[in-house]
Amino acid sequence: MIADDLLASLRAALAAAGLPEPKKLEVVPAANREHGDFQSSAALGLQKQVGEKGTEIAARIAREIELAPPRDLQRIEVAGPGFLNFFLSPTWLHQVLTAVATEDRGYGRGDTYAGQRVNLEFVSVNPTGPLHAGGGRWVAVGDAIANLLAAQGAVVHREYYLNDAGNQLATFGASLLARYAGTKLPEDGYQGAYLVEMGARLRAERGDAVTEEEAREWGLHVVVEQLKEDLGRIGVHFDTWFSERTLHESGKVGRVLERLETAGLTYDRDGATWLRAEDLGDQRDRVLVKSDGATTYLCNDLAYHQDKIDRGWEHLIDIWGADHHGQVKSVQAGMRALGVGTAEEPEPEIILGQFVTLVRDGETVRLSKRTGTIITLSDILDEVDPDVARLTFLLQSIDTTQTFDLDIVTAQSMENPVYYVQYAHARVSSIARRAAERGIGRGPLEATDLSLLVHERELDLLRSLAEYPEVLERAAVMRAPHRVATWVREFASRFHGFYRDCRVITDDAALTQARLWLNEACRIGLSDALGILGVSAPDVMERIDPDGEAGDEANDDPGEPA
RNA sequence: GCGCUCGUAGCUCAACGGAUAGAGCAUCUGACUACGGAUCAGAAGGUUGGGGGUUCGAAUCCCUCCGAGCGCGCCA
Repeated sequence: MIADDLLASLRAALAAAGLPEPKKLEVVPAANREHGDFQSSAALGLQKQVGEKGTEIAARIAREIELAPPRDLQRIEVAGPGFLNFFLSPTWLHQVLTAVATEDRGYGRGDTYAGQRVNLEFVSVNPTGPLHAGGGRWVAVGDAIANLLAAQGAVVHREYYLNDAGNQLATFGASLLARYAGTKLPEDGYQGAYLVEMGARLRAERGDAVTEEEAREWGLHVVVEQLKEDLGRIGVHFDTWFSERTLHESGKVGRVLERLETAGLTYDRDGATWLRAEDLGDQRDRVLVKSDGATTYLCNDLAYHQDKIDRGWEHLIDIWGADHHGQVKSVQAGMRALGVGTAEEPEPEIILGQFVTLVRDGETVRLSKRTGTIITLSDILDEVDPDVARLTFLLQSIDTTQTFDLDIVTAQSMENPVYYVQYAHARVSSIARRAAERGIGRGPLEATDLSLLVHERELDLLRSLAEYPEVLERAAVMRAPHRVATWVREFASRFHGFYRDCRVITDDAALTQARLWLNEACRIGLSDALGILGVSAPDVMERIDPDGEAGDEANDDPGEPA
C-alpha cells in the first residue's frame, strides 16, 4: 500500500540526509485534511539525538524526499513543531478502489496470525440457569474477536467450557429438587423463578419419584439446551462444548497433578496439596487438592487448559468477566508450571471484560441468579432483533463498564446506530437495483475511468476504505472489536453524505460507471465490517412510518436460529 | 487494609504519546416534485475528576489525592 511506499521513501531520505532512524518510524493517515493525506513525526523524535530543531530536521528530510519522490506525491510540507505532511494526488485512492474490488481473499484481510491455531473460549457461564442479558456482551464480543482473528489468517476454534461438575451444579440440583418437591430451598440455594417453572416441568415429565441426581441431570440437560437456543438466536455457534466431567473421567486432572508433583512444584501443608504459584508470578501459593481429597477449581482448570494444548491448539485465549481478574495469575502460573507459556507471553491469554449495568426506568437492575431478579438475553431478544443487541454490545470498549439502558435499546431503538449503518447498506443495494432496472450494468473495472472520482465525498469514502485493513489489524491485535464498530459508523456517515451530494446514476455514462464501482466498493466495506461484527447487512429495510416508530423487522435477515 | 480496572460535552461513548480532544442522543437553525428523509448541512456544548512530574508534545506514561466498580476462600 501507499503508506509502505511513503515509509520506504522516508527511510531512504533519512539515510541520504545522514540522519539516524528514530525509535518509532512511521507514516500514518493525517488526522486533518489540512495536514495532507499522510503525516510523520519522524523529525520530532530525532531532535535530542541530532541536536537540531524539529523544523530543521524535517526540512532536511523533506529536501531528500523531493529529490526522489515516491509515486503519487504532489508535495511535502513541514508544519508545526516539525511534522512532515504528505500531500498525494487522488490517484492513490483510485488504486484503493481497485484493491477493494479485486482482492481475492477479501479486502482488508491480513496475515498477522497466518496459520496460527487459536482456541477462543468465551461465555462459559455455569449451566445453572439462563444466560443473563449482561452475558450477551461476551457472546457478541467473543464472536467478533473470533472473526477478527480469522480475518488475520488464524484458525479459530470457538469453545464453551461447561462446568458440569462441582458444587455449583450440586447446589443447582438440590435447589431444583426442592422446587420440584415444594420443600424449603437449601442454604445458598438458587432462588430464581425459572427453577420454580423447571420444578413443575420436571414433575410433569418425570412423575413424582425423582431423585436428586435425576433432577440435577435433567436440569443440566434442559439448561444447556436453553443456552444453545439462546446463543443460536443471536447467531453464535460453538465448535466445542467441553464437559468438565470428562476431565475427571479421563484421568486428565490426575495426570496434570502428577506432572506438577513430579516436577517438584507442589508441597503438602495442612493435609492439602499446594502449587508453588508465587514463584511463577502469582500473589501467593494456591491449593490444588483440598484436605478432603477433592481437587480445586484451579486444578481442574489447569487440566482443562492442558487438554486444549493436547488437542493441538497453539494459542489459548479466554474471555473472562472482570470479577475473575484475581484468578488470572493463578492459571497462568499453573500453566507455566506445566511448561506452557512464558513470563513475557503467558498462556492462556486472558481478556478481561468489564461488567454490564442494566438500567430500566432510570434505575440500575441488579443481576443475580440467586435472588431471582434476572433479565435474560432471551428477554432482550424478545424485544429487539439480534443485530440491535449485538451492535449495542460492540459499540464500546470492553475496558469500561457498559450501561445497557433497556428502555433506550428496546423502546427507542431508533437511537441504536445499527439502523444508521444498515440503512447505508440498503441504500447501496438500492442504487445497484435501480441501475440494473435501467439496464445499466457495471462494465469491466479496467475500462472504468476512476480518475473521474474527485469529489471530496468520493475521496472521503476511499480514504476510509484505505484505512480499513489497518483498522481490522489493530482491532485484532488489541482484541478490540469496538474499533470496527467505530469505523463502520464513520464509513456509513460518509456514505450518507456522498449519497446526498453525488448522484450515481446520471446521463454521464463514464461518471456513472466510476460511481457504480465506488458504490460496489462501499457495499464490500459495509458488508465486510458488519460481517466481522456479526451484524446482518440487509439489502432492503422496511420504511419507517410517519410517527417515527421503527418497523418490527429492520431487515430481511434477522439472524437464523441454529 | 492490599490488589486489579475505570473517571472525557447535559446523557451514552470514541480518540497507535502527536497538531484545534471527536461522534451519536438530547437542544436550537436550516434542506425533500427523492438512485428509499431511518438522510444531509450548520449552531451550541470541555480546565479530559483535582494537583504535581516525565517530554519537543500527555486524555494517554509516572507519583499523589478524590470518586466508582470488582477481587482478595482448602468456593466454583
